[in-house]
Amino acid sequence: MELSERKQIILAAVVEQFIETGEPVGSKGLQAKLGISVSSATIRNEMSELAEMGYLEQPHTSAGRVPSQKGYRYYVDHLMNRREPDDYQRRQMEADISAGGADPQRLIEKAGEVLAQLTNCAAMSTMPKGEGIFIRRVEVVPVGGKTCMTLLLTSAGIIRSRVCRLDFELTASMLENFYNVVSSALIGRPVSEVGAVMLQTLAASLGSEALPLLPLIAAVAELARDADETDVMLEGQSNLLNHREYDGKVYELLEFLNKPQPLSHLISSSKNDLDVLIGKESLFRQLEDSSIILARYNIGLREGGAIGLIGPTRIDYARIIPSVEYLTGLLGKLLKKALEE
Amino acid sequence: MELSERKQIILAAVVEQFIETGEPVGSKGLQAKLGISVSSATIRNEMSELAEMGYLEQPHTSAGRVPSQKGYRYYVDHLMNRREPDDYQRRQMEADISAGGADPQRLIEKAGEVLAQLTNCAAMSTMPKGEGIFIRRVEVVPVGGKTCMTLLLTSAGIIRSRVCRLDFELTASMLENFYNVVSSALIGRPVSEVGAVMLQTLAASLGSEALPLLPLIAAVAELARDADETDVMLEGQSNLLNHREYDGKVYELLEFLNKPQPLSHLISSSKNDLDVLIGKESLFRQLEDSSIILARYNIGLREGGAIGLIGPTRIDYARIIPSVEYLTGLLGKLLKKALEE
DNA sequence: TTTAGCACTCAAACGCTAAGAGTGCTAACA
DNA sequence: TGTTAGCACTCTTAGCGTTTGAGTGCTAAA
Repeated sequence: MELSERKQIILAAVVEQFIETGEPVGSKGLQAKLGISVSSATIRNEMSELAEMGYLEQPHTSAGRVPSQKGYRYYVDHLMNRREPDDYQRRQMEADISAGGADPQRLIEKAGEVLAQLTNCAAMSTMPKGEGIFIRRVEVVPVGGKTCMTLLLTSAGIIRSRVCRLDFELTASMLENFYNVVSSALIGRPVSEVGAVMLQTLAASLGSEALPLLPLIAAVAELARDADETDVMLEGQSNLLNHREYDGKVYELLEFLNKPQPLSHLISSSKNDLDVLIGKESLFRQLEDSSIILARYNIGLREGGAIGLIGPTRIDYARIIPSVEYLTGLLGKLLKKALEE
Repeated sequence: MELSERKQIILAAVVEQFIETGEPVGSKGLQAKLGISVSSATIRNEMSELAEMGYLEQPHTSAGRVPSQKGYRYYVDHLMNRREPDDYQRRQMEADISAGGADPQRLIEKAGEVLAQLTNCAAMSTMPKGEGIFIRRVEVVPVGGKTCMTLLLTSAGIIRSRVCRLDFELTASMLENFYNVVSSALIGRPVSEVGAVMLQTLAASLGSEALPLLPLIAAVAELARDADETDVMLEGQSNLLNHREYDGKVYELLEFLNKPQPLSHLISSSKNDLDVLIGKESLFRQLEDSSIILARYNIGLREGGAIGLIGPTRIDYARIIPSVEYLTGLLGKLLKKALEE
């Protein structure tokens, strides 16, 4: 798929102009924009060919051209002139993220907020996930009578808790027994390993006392499963209302974003450091007018989670992609400091 | 402010008709709706008087009448014919709320979801708050090196956690010392009491070891403050997009709802079992086209939190108010079961 | 290969008219 | 005195033809 140099220049200009104004761009306007010494008719011919090749589209006969999905793709892959965030912006990001203190959950949430605000789009972020996350602590706190609360703390700083009801009152010795077994069996183990098999072993080593404590074991298992789930935090949804390309379609999109499964599927299905999904590339009908920029962060050498954003396909890729990349680095650095120092 | 019986009937009919259709209602339509044997001209006269008295408004000369804020108020206070949820709906609500298990946080969140879905509006809910909530447990978990994680668990089942960094490595004996002092000083105390004074006492009883542990103490204090804060969970924001009265104004409203302070202020400023704020009654400019229905739930005899909803002033008060009331009772019952059995 | 010129297309804006819903007033009526 | 029929008047909304203007595609000449 080779494009002549002039075609590349023109395609880039169309994409950038359209991103800037949101209006279809015509040959005359382009001629003015480009310093290039070539007539509008020539540009017209080139654009016509680009349209034939599928890089540009026409809303209707007498309108200008608009980049197609393929056009955006080519732009992002080959033409885009990255605009890195400057020193001031970097410092600003760091300050905003750190504002909530060193708590990991907070940091990640803040990163999403910053991204949303930076881009005027919806942003998402997930907690760290994967093999490197292990169980740091399990607690059972009686809260009166037959009820108790189970807590699970992971090495990523995730806390999960659940109320659990038993058929009897928990005695101190039972609790101790449970602690000993659970601690030796679970602590230090990767969260993702806590499955049905491990729980059977656990129940076995609890011996005769296993049966009554089963609800507790089940609760811990649920907590582990919960902690292992990628749950996606969403920020700045209302920003999407500002984009006129979504007029009348916002509701459908927001409904879609508020279901947890599709987003988390999207996130876990991409393993690259940075992914840009344009329009239908995401394979979700509800996102066919949207682009997604998704980046993973690492904590030290360990794999972390992801942050990303969702906006109209007409998005300022050249500015935003570098910012997202910078943010992942920053977030990884701050998380490492918070968790491992 | 006495209204003749006929005026009352007419006002109620106008309100109900407008709530149903969203169109300004005219004298002729009303005549058909009411079985009443009276001509449209008479109705016209009555409506004209109601308009003069401030209960109705006219969008423009040649349109029908629309209830004013005062009109809604009178309707809700005197005319409304409550429609209680039937058995099926009650069972449905109970099933939906309980679906997530017995965890208090979950229950409350679910109650919000149910409310949002039930009303096609945005719903909010808050955790229990007040004097009755005390500290159940404080934990410090070393997570490697000089970093540790502080946990605070309240009697309402709220968990707060934060990462805390020290200037040195925590030894077992220091930890034990800290535990002993903190446990005896804080556990069983109301969350709201943990202020600066108490912390000074605490620091004093830690003796010579106080200074290096100060960050820990501060962290616990922060957690307590955090747990005492009414933080508002919001559900079903996108439902608001379905109401045409918000066309073009949704963004402002959503922005407003996503700031935590105003909502929590709204909630804490009303202490009744049930509050209905219509239009400007809420005193927030951003809510002048909205109504708020806010209800408190109790856990047993103790005061709990609140659930509520935000929607256009044109809302089906007669159906929704009873549902909200039923929901608070239900939620209180389920929470009590989860926390105190 | 490039460019100027020109006819052609189509959406958006504009102005006008007609329709329809609803009011307010007046005068008659019970 | 309260109620009603009748009617003129108001104002919005929808529909329709026209105009405008941006932009294209084609052709012929440089």
